Amino acid sequence: MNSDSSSMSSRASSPDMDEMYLRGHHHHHHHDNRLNSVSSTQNDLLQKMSEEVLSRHGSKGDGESSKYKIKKQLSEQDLQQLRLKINGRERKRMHDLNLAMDGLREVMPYAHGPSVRKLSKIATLLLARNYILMLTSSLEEMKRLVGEIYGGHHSAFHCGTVGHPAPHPVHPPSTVHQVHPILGSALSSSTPSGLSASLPGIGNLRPGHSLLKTPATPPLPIGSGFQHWAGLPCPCTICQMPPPPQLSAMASSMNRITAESKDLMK
DNA sequence: TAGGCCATCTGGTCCT
DNA sequence: AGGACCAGATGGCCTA
Repeated sequence: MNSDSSSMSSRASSPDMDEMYLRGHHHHHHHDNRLNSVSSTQNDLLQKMSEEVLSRHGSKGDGESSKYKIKKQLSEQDLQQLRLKINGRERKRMHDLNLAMDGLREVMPYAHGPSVRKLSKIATLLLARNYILMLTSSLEEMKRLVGEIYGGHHSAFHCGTVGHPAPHPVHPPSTVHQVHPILGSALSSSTPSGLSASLPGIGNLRPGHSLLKTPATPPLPIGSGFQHWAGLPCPCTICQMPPPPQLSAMASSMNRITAESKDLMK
């Protein structure tokens, strides 16, 4: 869990904005001058609003205009209430968006912790994108390596994992056999897709960071495969064997990427 | 102090 | 009509 899960709670500049708004914090002078004067409570605000409305709509004491004033005042208050309601909804929407952003940060390969500043939103999105691209290319690379190692000789049945669950954590999450019938099409789909052209601006913000650059290997569609049975050891020969050195090297490169991602925290 | 990042308010637009 | 979504505007906080 990210120790700083709520963007709101982490910022001193983010008190309850309904209250703030009612204290006269709002700074939109361009089209709404109702709240330019500062008051300290909602009652104060409403009082000021009433006074402003009254001052805007003629003299006091007249019976007919008093009725109009009250009507108008209520309308202004209703309007105010509606504004607060809309603002609250928008605030909640943005908070939910930030929670989702925090959830994304949690699964990103960079150091989390109370002493580490969060990734910015833009950095999170760019890192996530390139992390996905890297994982996709890693998957293809692992498919290729496994195919090289076992290609042609391994005809026994295999689970063909594409989402390997916990029972076999030593394995890369996407170890598949080239010979598996279901994976055949996925394994053969190794055509470069020229996706680098669709990565404009990657690296503009944090040049030099590997995850914010276009991956060397273009991503490919991920093939489907069998899921392991939950909680049961996989009987296939692949899952019974220790990972080949190439795959271990790939794991170490992942560690390197994680380390490099710390640059984003600067 | 400038610039980056952020939260919030707001009005407009689209959808249900 | 009301809610979701969006983009622009604005000011606060923080860091180099």
